[in-house]
Formats: sequence, C-alpha cells, structure tokens
Amino acid sequence: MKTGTPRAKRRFKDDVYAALARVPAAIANPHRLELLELLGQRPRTVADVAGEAGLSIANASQHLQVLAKCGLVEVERHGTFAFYRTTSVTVYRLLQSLHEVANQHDRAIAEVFAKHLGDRDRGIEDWEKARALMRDPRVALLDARPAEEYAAGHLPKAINAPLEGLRSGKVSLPRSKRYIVYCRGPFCTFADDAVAILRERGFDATRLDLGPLEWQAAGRQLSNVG
Amino acid sequence: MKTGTPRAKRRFKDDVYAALARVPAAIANPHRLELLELLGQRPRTVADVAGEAGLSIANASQHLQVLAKCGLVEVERHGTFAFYRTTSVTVYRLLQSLHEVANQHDRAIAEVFAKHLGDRDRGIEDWEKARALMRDPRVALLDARPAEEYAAGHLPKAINAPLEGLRSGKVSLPRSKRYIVYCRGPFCTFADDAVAILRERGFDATRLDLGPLEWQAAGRQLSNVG
DNA sequence: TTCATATTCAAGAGATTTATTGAACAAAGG
DNA sequence: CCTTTGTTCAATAAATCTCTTGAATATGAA
Repeated sequence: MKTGTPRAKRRFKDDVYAALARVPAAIANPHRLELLELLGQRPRTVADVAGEAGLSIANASQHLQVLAKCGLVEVERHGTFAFYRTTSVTVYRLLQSLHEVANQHDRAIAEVFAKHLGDRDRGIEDWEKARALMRDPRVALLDARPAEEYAAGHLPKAINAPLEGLRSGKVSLPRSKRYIVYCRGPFCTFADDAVAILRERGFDATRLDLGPLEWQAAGRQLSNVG
Repeated sequence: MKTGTPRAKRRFKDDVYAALARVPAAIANPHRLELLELLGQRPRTVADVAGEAGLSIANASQHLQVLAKCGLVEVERHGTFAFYRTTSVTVYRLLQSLHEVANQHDRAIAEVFAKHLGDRDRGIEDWEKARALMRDPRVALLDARPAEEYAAGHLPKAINAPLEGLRSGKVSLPRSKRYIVYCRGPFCTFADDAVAILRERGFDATRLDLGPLEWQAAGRQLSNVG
C-alpha cells in the first residue's frame, strides 16, 4: 500500500529534519528573537542585552547559550566579559524571511505593526532608488542609530544622527540639504522617530527602509570611517 | 542606570516578538518541517502527506492545523478531501534561509548531509550558467520529480524523467544529447539519483542545484505544457 | 437510509521548555 | 590574600508541546 518509501531513506530524512528543526526551535522564543536582533547589530555583553531585553542575567545567559548551540551566535571573551554576536549575515537573512512571512500571513503581527507604526509613510525601499537620490549633492544620508552601532559600521558617507543627539540639539544639520534617514532595517523605528523630529523642525527628511544588514546582504561593504 | 528604554516601547516589542515567534514555533518540529516541504511542491491531502511523512492521520491533521494557524499553509476543501498547500513563495524563502543557516552553522546537519550525499559533485548553482548551457541545442533539461509534481508546474522546456521511469527504462532518451537534471531544489536528492542512473548508462548528465521554487523566487513563471 | 471515507475534535499521559533561585567559577583590582 | 564583577551552572516548579486514542463530523455513494 502506497509507494513504498525505502526505510533507509525515511531514517535519513528524519535525521535531516530533526537537525533542521533545531534552528527554528532556537528562535521560537520571543526573548531569544529579541536577543538575536540586538546581537545582529554589534557584539554585546550578556548584562547589556539582558538589560535591554528586560531579562535576568542568568536567564539571558541561558538563552544565549541556546542560540550559540545551533550556531546562530558566537562568543568572544575578553576578561570576564562575554561578547556575543550573530555568526553571519545568513542569520539576518533568516530573520528577514521570518519578518516577511509573519507580516504577510499572520494577521496578529500585521495588526501589531499597523497599530504601532500607524499609517507611517513607506520610505524608500530599494537601493537603486536610494543611490539615485544620493547622487544629488544636495541630499545627505543620516544614520539614526546610537553612536556605538554607527561606529561598528555604517553606510558609506552616512552621517551619524542618533536620536538623543537630534532631540538635544547636539547634532546640528544645515537646513539647505535634503535628508535620507536609515537605521537598523525595515523593522526598526529609529529612523521613523528621527524623520518625525526633523520634519517637526522644518527639515526635508525621508525614511530609507533598509539598513546596514541589507546593504551587506546586497554584497556591499560597510564603512568605519567618519 | 542604563539608558531608560520607555516602558511603552518595551510592551510593544514584547507583542511584536511574541507574534513573530509563533512562526518559528510552528516550524520548530521535524514533522511539520517535512510537511511544509512536501506541501511546497503542490497541494496534497492529509492522508497523502501523513503517509509520506510516516504520521498517523490525526497527528498529521493536527500538525497541519498548527502550520495553518500562523499562515504557513492553507486549505482548500473538495468534498471530504482537504488539500493543503503553502501560502506563498515567502514561505519557501524562509525554508531556504533555514537550510542555509543550518548548513553553515550546525555541524550536525552539515554532517548529516555530508554523510548521506557523500562527496557528490556540486551541480550548476546559478540560473545564468544554466541558461547559458540551455542555449546550446544539444543540451536538454530533465525534471527528475514524480510525474504529478511535474504536471503541477515545471521549468520551461523541461522533459519529465521521474526516477521510476528512468529505472524501468520507460523514459528513453537520445544518447546524442547532454542532460541537465533538476528536481525540487538544492536539498532534494531526486536529481542526484537521476544523474547517477544516467551516468551509469553512459549518458552525459549534470545536476542543476536549483528547482521550480527558486525559479519562481527569481520572478519567473512555471510552465504547465509538455 | 445506511455505509464508507476523509478529516477533525477532545482528552490525557509523558516529555520538553521556561524562569527563578542560589551557588560556583574566573578574571581583575586592591 | 580577599573582594568585586560578569558570567555560568544546577535544580526545580509551572507551563507548554507531542502523540495516541476513540469519538464526532461531514461528504458522497449505494
């Protein structure tokens, strides 16, 4: 009965799928998902991400070990500090796909996004368009992430304009330019906030719905200068 | 202590990550992963996939409902039959990313693949190269999947050469041509088997490490003719 | 109507995952 | 040496997931 799948092949498949399933199992937890996105930006210590994600240190450490066990993150130890970071850009691609699927098919998450992002303007969504705009010398590129993340690598020619700097007025920008603002990526809200602040003050600002990881995924290098 | 993340933002993030995590939770099970890959090919009934994956029907039904609940698969009912299929190509991209990450970082799965695929020749891995070869009229494209899957959609100009057909000799091919063989995708082994059979019989055959879903992901249409 | 088929539902035992707790360890400074 | 700091380990109760079982539903055929 049925086309007899050879038993040996069954077993092989079982192994493959069991091994494969370990990765989604590792990211099937809200906290680990958050940690993974935090670590995608730059190496961070356990206490650091624990604080940002609202977890106890022991708990964060355990979650990080789960992520490390299937190769999603790796550790580098300096003294008593353990700096965790994602292992490669393929991890980011996985998260990206996850966002895509969730947004497309999960009504709940689409609602969550819709509710909190409101009817925000969609920004620029592809590199070609962004690069075309950037050729105009009257257009400047702003990086709305915190200074540390900017320092760890940013888009070429981007100027760091972290939110606190914008709010406090520490970052002062010429009013003659037009600004394109990016942050971590399409699902990060730093650039939205930055655009709102800038517009409030009469600047011409537009969001770029792409970030450094998309830039790398497109096969390009980040800059560390400036 | 710490840069005070506003409480409202915390809550919002919790919602987002909780919603996001439902998708990996759904695919964090070997059986569901297998079902998802089976359904990626064409719509199939519960009993059908249950048989192929070695599950009881009730169990398969439950797993399928988990997948459906977060929008990874959808049902279409015809009489008493329930045909399940993946909802969109974004689901395939997610699985693709998963394979990439797992192969790259999970030693266990890399070993599983290495062990079972042996040191198989890497096939053709990009469409440009494949298309360049296909321009030669002495080269023919073979689809090594079962006839049903071929009928549901295949690459333009591909000839169906299912494994049973090749083994039994029902599919006879001119020896004057050179063959490029594909199947479901880079992680499917049908094409490997087909290439092995063909070479054993003196044909010039090469594997194409891409399939119909990669073809669609590249923005192209499948053919139903032939 | 009755029967057979394809699927879904509901409940429960057994296994796994999660957050918490407090202890243990290891590096650096005094 | 002792103390502090950052991290990891180990144990546990609570929650969740998994598979099986047997019943329930719903369609189509006789």
